[in-house]
Parts: sequence; structure tokens; C-alpha cells
Amino acid sequence: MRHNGRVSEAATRRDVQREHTRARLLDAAIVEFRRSGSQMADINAIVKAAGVARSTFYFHFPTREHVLLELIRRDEVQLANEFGRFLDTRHDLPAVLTKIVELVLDLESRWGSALFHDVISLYFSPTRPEREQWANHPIFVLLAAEIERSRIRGELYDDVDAYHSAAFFLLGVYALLTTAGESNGERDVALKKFVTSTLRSLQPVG
Amino acid sequence: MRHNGRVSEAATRRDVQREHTRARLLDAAIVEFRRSGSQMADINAIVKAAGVARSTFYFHFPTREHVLLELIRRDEVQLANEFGRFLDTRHDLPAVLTKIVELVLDLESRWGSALFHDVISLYFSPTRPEREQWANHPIFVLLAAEIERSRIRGELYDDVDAYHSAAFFLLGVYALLTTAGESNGERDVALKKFVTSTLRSLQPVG
Amino acid sequence: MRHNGRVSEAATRRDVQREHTRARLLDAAIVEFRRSGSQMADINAIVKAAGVARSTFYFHFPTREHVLLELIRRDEVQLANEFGRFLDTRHDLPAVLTKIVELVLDLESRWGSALFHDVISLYFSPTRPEREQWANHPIFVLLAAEIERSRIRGELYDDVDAYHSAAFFLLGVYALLTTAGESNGERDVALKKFVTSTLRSLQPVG
Amino acid sequence: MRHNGRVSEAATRRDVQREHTRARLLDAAIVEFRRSGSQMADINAIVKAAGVARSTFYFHFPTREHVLLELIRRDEVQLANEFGRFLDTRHDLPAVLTKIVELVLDLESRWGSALFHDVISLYFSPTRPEREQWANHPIFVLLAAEIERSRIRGELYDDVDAYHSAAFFLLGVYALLTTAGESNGERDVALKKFVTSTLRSLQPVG
DNA sequence: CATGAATGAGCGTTCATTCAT
DNA sequence: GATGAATGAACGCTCATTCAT
Repeated sequence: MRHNGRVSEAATRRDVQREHTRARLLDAAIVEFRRSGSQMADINAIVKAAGVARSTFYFHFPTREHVLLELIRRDEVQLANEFGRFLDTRHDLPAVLTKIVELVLDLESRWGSALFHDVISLYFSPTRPEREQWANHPIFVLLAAEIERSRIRGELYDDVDAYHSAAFFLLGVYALLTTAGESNGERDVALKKFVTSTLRSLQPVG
Repeated sequence: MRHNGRVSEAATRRDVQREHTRARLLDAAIVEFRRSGSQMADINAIVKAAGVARSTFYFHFPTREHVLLELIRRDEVQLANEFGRFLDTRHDLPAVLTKIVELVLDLESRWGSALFHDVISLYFSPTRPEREQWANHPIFVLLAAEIERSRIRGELYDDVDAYHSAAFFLLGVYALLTTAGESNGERDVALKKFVTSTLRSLQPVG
Repeated sequence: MRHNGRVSEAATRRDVQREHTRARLLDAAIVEFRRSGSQMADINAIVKAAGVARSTFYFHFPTREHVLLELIRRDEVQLANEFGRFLDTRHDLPAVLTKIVELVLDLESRWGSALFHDVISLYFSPTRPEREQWANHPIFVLLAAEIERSRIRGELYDDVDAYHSAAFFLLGVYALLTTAGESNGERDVALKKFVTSTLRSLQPVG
Repeated sequence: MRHNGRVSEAATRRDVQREHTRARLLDAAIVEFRRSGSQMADINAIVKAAGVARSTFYFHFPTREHVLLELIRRDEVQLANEFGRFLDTRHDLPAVLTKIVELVLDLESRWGSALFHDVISLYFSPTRPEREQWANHPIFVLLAAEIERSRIRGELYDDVDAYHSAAFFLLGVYALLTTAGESNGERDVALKKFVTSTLRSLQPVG
């Protein structure tokens, strides 16, 4: 009411400032989360690293989960793009599954295993937010479609359920990865066997 | 150490008392843990429910993880016994896998999904204690052995790896169960399909 | 740091509020400390008396020693001022020593003997903070200077060591005061004799 | 009532056992107290070192102060004996005071400065037990008597109050020793000056 | 928009102490 | 006489959260 035309301008400045602070917080959060997993990472460390007040964090993110979500969103898009590009090339189902393992391993090494574990468990958490459904997971969607195409081409058992098969596979890969106790060598072996095993559950052994 | 033979006898009374208190705490803990998972569980609520002093909890259990371990120990034995009894009866591999799903579902409903999740994640936790290795999981051991017997009987693909197959199956079941978002009906369907899918990965479709 | 000029102005309101809470805590602390000495003092009682949350205490004071230091700081300034004003008047050495005894007795009665003891022992504590050195004690400094002036005026033995003499005197006064078992009457007598005795150690009996 | 003549015998055995445990506790206590001062030393450490149960400590000693008292009692007797033997030899007052400083320094090095500090503060503590009065301190008694004899021999000012003078001296020595912050060299200098200063307060400068 | 003071709940821990055995 | 289970009070501390400014 006391404001003149400059208000929208001022608001814009605020927007810029807000996004700046928000980005600082996200950057600091990913560093902290990588270090100690999202459970352990305390907000103190994040805000300290971001150079803002503790309460500023809560201004931007209602809970620490919201930070995670924002981080996930970033990478999911990238992952889906990469996987989509791969699907545009010549490929068979074994190659597809292997590619997925590779992508997920990439993701894990980018995030660190502790944080990765936390992120995955968001998909399983009883309190997970609406949009983190499997049905929305970009890789899941593409994989299910690919399996279905394969089935229609007659390469798989007739009665294969593309949706569930895709879920079993991704779930399995994630679960194996969270089995952090084994050495990387053992894990790689297990993943390779898992791909083979999954293929056998889909198509007649040729 | 300085005790003579009579002491251990006399001490029995105290032992009984101690075990009683301990059991009260465990009972109260499982209730609280069921409600909110072991991480979030309020120790104050537990001791209040058990009717003992806060410090008594810490007298018996150094950390909340120790409670969890004790709870697991209890049920694992029971589970393994039940599964062992089942294996003594006439059965085929599909029945075995179905039985396992059933047993795990039982366990989950007894524990509640939050606590169940915690327990499972003990198997995946980077800091899990030695004895909570897959290799020691009673169902895992029995299942792997059963798969291997089946393979030797020529019922499975020749090159099936019993150890990994058992792991994939249990991991998958657990993972599906932690996917709490779906309705129970959907979950049951998914589990049934998962059993079928696993069987196909093990034996030629007849 | 990112603040502009107006912030410090605006912050003043908060500063006032903060200092108010801080003062409330200090006031409550001195009451509790008087009752039972700073070691034994119950932080819960302090915060309850101050009408703030427990964590607020720790927000303001990392340890209980910090409270003590703040209390000391308050009174040392006052004490030094009063002693300084006295030194500005006409006086001789006996009057100076007597004045010191009087000031210290005042301090003790304001603080109570338990707290007073704690405060003094800060000067003796192996972990005492830098600034609580004798060399910084305001009365000590003034007394040593006064003794030295007296010596230069030829009123004392030539070889009197002002620094040590001042220390012996203050130490003695404090030590006598911590000897709480005797009645006040006995203590007053002892203090009077101690002043006489100290004077005799400084100047030829006239 | 069911007991026969063997009771007194049995009681004797118990006595032996009790004294044995008591001695073990004392030995452990002095070690622990030396390490960290009596304030810090926790009963846990003592009972652990003594190899007895926590509650056994409380069976023998109502409070930790009672342990200290028992330890003091031991050494005071020895100290008084040694000082008494010295007084039997040819000596003058300066030698007496110097001897006392020496004895106290010995005591301090035997006990460690932290424990020594605690012990001394027992003499000043508002809750100190009856028998820890200055009036009972063995050295104090002997010193006061010696000063009085000296005064009677006409070596001191006529009006010297032996009781208070002895108190001032011992108090001063103890107080200087608790000034732990200074180097040993500085402390020795201070003690020497303190002896001189005290002598001057007692006898005309020759 | 961002801040910092303040909160409240809980944490894991220490420790003197009691008491039945 | 000695024990160990149990207690209760306080400790210092963390941390998500609220709120007035």
C-alpha cells in the first residue's frame, strides 16, 4: 500500500537473493551429506558451510528430506537423459540391464554410498513424498517400456509382466548396492550374476 | 572370581530378577520400536512402559542397537526352527520360496514395518555387527542349502549359484516388503510374481 | 558481516533482550552459587529461578566457570574502583591494609563463603584462565604499587619486595577468610593481628 | 542364637577380611587420588583398581572425604614425628621455619600437588570434620609451642601471639604452595622470601 | 529475506546411594 | 561382609523448531 511501482523490482531482487542462498545451502548440503550420510549430517554443519544462519535453512527447506529431494531431482533428470540416449542406439536386453547397473554405479560413486543409501531408502520410506514413487522413477519407466517392447517382439516369455520385472530388477540392483559390507570385487560379481539371473527369469535360455 | 560354589546358586535369585527386568525392558522396547522404528524410539517411553528407571535401561543395554540385536536373536531362532520343520516335510522349490515369503510376512506383521525395516537394514548397515552377516542368517543358510540340493537333483539349471540365488531372493523379498507405499493387495501380487520370476531364473520352464 | 549500517541499530533491540536474559541467568546463578558453591550448584535450579529453558543457560555460558568469571569480572571492577578512590585520599600503610581487609570482607559477605572460596580458588586453580593471574588482580596491582611508593618514601625496610609482600598479604587475608570454622569474632581478631604482623614484616617497629 | 562358640572366631575372620578389603581400597584410592585429585577421581576407578564392588566402597567409607581423612591421618603422624625429632636438636627460629617448608614440600611431592591441594582445603572446607581443626594439626601445635618458647627466651617481640603467628605461617606456606601456576623456581624464591618476611614480623631485625 | 535468541525434548552418561540377597 | 541390580538426580550436549525483529 505504501509501495510504488518499484515493488516488483524489489521482489525480484529478493528472488535473486533467495535463490542464491538456496543454492549455497544445497551445495553445502551435498558436501555434508556425502561426508556422513543424510541421517548423521547435522544442519549445523550445513548452515555453517553455507555461511548462513541456522534458521535460514528452515526458511528454505521444511525438513532435511526436502533437501535430499532437490538433490535427487537434479540427478534423476540427468540419469534419465543418459539412459534415453543409450536406448536410442542399437541394443539388446542384456546390454540394457548392464547399462543400468553401470549408470547406477556411477550415481553411487558420485554420491557416496552412505548418501546413496539414504536416497534409495527414500523410495522405501513409509513417509516418502508422493512424487518419489517407483512409477515416477525415470529409469524405471524407461526400463519397463523397454521390457514390454522386447516382450512384444517375442524375445521374452509371453506372460512377462514388464512393470514388475522392471521393479524387481531395479530394486535388486539397489538392494545389492546397499550391501556395503562386501568388497567391491564381490559386489561386481554379484551384480553380474544378478543380471544373468534376471535375464533367465525373462527369456528362455537360448 | 572370589566366589565359591554356593554363590552361583545364591546368585540365581538375582539372575532371575535381572532377567525379569531385562525382559520387561525388551517387551516395552518392542512396543515402542514397533511404533516408531528403533532410531526414533523414545527411551523415556520405553523405561516408563517397563516401569523402571531410565538408568536401568542403560544398565542393561549400552545402546539401543543392543536391544534390537537381542530382539532379532529371539525371532531368528524361532524363524529358523519353523523353517527347518517345514523343510523336514515333503516339499518342492516353489513351496519353499512361498513358505519363506509367508514366514517373512509373519515376521513383518509381528514387528511392524518400521521396526522390520530397521532390522533388515541392520543386514545392510556398514557398521553391522559380525554376526549379522547374510552368511549367518538362518533362513539364508537353509535356503541356499535347499537350492543346492535341488540343483544336484538336476531340477535346476546346472550352473545355478545357490549362494547368490538365495541372496537375491531374500534380498528381493525384503526389498519388496520395505516398499510400504503399495496396498497389501498389490504387495501380495508383487510377491507372488517375484516368486514365479525367481523360479524361472532357477529352473527351465516346464 | 553481510549487515549494513541499519542492522546494528535494529539488532540493538535483540541485544537488549539477550543481555536481559543473560543478566537474569547471572542473578539466578549468584543466588544458587551462594547457596552451594559453584561446583555443586544445580543448573536446573538456576534456569528455573531465571525462568528460562535449560538450554538457554548453555546458549549463554559454555560452562559454569564462564558464569563465575563473569561474576568476578563484575565485582573486580567495582572493588578496584572503590580501592582506587580510597588511595586518592590521605592514608598510611596501616590504613591501606585495613581498607583491603574491609573490602574483601565486604566481597565475602556479598558472595557467601562457599562462592567466595570458589572464586579465590580460581586464582589458585591449575587450570585458571590467563586473565585470572595474580598479576592482573586489581587490588594486588594497586597494593603492590602502594607498598613500593611507601618503600621509596623510606617508610619501609629498604629491601622490601613490594610484589611478594603484596602477594603474601592478600593470600593471607584470603586464606584466613576461607578458614570458615572459626566464629566471626575470632576471625576479626585474627585479621587484625594479621595486619599488625604484616606491617611488622614491612617496617621497623616505631 | 543359632550360633555356638565359633562365632567370635568367625567374626575375627570377618574382621581380617574387612581390614584387608579396606586396605585394598585405601591403596587404590591414594593411587587414583594422586592421579587426578580427589575431586575428579571417581569411585568407579577406585573400586575397579581395588577389585571390589562399587557398593563395597560405601560399606567402608560413607563419603570420599573419609578416605582422604584416613590418608591424612597416616602422614600427619609421620610428619609430626619427624618435626619433633628436629626440634630435639639444636636450632634457631629461622631453621625451624625453613624445616617446616621443607617438610611440607616433601609432603606435597609425595602426594602430588592436586591431591595435596584437596587435602589442605579440607582444613578450610566449611564441612570439614571436627578433628581437622588447625588446633589439632601436629605441626601447628609444635610450631606454636616453639614460637612461644622463643618469645619467652626474649628472642621475639614481647607481644607476639604464638598461636596466630604459627597459623599465619602455616597458612601462608600452604597458600603459596597451592599457587600452582608459577614455576618451581619462582615458588622456591617466594617461599624463601616468605620465611624472611615472617621472621621480620616476629623479631626485631638484627 | 534473513537472523539469532530461545525453546523443549531427548540423548547418553556419570555417580552416589540403597537394598535384597 | 560383600555384592550387583536398581535407582534418581544431574550433567553437558545436540538439534529441530519457533518467533519477534
